[in-house]
Amino acid sequence: MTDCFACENTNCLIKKNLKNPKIEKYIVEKHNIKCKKAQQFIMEGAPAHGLFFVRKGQVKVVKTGIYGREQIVRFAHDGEIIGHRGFGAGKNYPIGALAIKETFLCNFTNEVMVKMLRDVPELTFDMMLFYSEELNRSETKVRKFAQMTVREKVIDSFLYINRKFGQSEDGFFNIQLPRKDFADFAGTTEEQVIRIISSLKKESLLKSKGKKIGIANISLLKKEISEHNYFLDS
Amino acid sequence: MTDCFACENTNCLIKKNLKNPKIEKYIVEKHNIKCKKAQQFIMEGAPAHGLFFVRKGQVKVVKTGIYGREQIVRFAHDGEIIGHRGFGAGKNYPIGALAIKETFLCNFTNEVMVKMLRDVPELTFDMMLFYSEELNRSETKVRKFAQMTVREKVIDSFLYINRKFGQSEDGFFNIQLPRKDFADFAGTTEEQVIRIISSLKKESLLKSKGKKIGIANISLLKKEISEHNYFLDS
DNA sequence: GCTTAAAACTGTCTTTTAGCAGTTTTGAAA
DNA sequence: TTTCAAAACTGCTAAAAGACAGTTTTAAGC
Repeated sequence: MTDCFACENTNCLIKKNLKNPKIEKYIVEKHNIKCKKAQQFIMEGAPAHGLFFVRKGQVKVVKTGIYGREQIVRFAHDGEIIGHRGFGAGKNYPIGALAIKETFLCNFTNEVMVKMLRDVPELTFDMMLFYSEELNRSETKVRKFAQMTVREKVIDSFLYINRKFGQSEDGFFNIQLPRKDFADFAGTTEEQVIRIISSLKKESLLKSKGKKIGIANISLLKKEISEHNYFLDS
Repeated sequence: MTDCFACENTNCLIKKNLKNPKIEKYIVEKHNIKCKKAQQFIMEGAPAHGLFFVRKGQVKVVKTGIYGREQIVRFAHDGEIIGHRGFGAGKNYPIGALAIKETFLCNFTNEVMVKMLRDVPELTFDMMLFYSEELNRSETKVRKFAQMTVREKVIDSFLYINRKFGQSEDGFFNIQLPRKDFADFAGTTEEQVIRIISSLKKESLLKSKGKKIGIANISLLKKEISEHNYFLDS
């Protein structure tokens, strides 16, 4: 079993609370899971069997929407929590989750998790703040979806991907996503994404080569949406 | 000062935790506030000075959006929390809040609130679950905004208002909102809301008289959006 | 019961976006 | 290197939604 003490994900809430000796008897209950590329490890609607932490990898969180359309709720990578909403309210996961590339996960069952939270209030407090931040992000996203044009939403998605995963030296994102995924994340169609990519290329704000996409001029791209959107930060 | 022990809001998280004697020294620090109709008690962007609970009344939570458009984030009434996002992440309120009619509020400063949470882990746990549910609702709303038509979003808003505030004997909602507010909540324009109201009246799904709106046929109205939206519940 | 400003409503026009039907390109596997 | 299915792309059309300019109705105060 992987050792939390040796783990490098300092943003992980478990890692942050390791100094508390009470936590030790719970982390030995942790399960390690390895997912291949494209493998789904949370099924939407299935009974919740606990919380996942991404030890290393890339994950997308999806939700089946209206007319069977897929909505990508968020992306996650090292140290982040997945499946935190199968917790509390319902007994079933409201979302699905799948690995974008080979991913290593840590899993705690709901029982272990609840016991741990009851026993380590600092962890509960951190979890509460985590939810609070997620809520912030989500409500900002509601506003974006309610008010941005498709072009703005797509640009915003690129900026999000860039903030989250960054670009490598060749100037392309450190994550490979098909156009359809950008559409499902931005809340539009594949065709619109394609059209917007090509017009952004013409304006030298974006670069792309095959599947790969990268930002060519970040400040100008930000300006495209910041003109009228002063404080959108999620 | 109003007495939490005499309060009837059983859904209030403070009320739920009154059995814990540790909480008593914090609830004496509570402030009572009375708001007139249309009075704003949280300013968007202002430094957060604590958490509010609605003791009695009706509140709308708003956020200034793109091009100065207003987005109504949610409505709240007796027992509900307001301003919980000035907590944790930022020091400023990301939202504004104002009374729809005369409203009585309970207010705890951030310092008192944090001390209370540190001292009463059960309250922190409840707060965590509260945030989790809010997150659920918010993410469902993202999906709605991404995928529903304007007509569906407006109908969905009426159903939400009905679930939350109900109708009185005369068959109209127990809350009076101008068309503009429905538009700001549903993420569309006033004109669209008006058009949709009038077509829903023709179809005998809705009734309205002046400002007042009510649902005439709830099951048929639900059917209008449930056809393709199996599990939208927020 | 008048008066009047605000809110509700209506018709028309324009823009935006989605959907469809195809063609071209890409990149992985034989 | 060739093959071929999937992904990316393009042009066209229809539908949805927003914006504008006005008219009508409402309800609150005199």
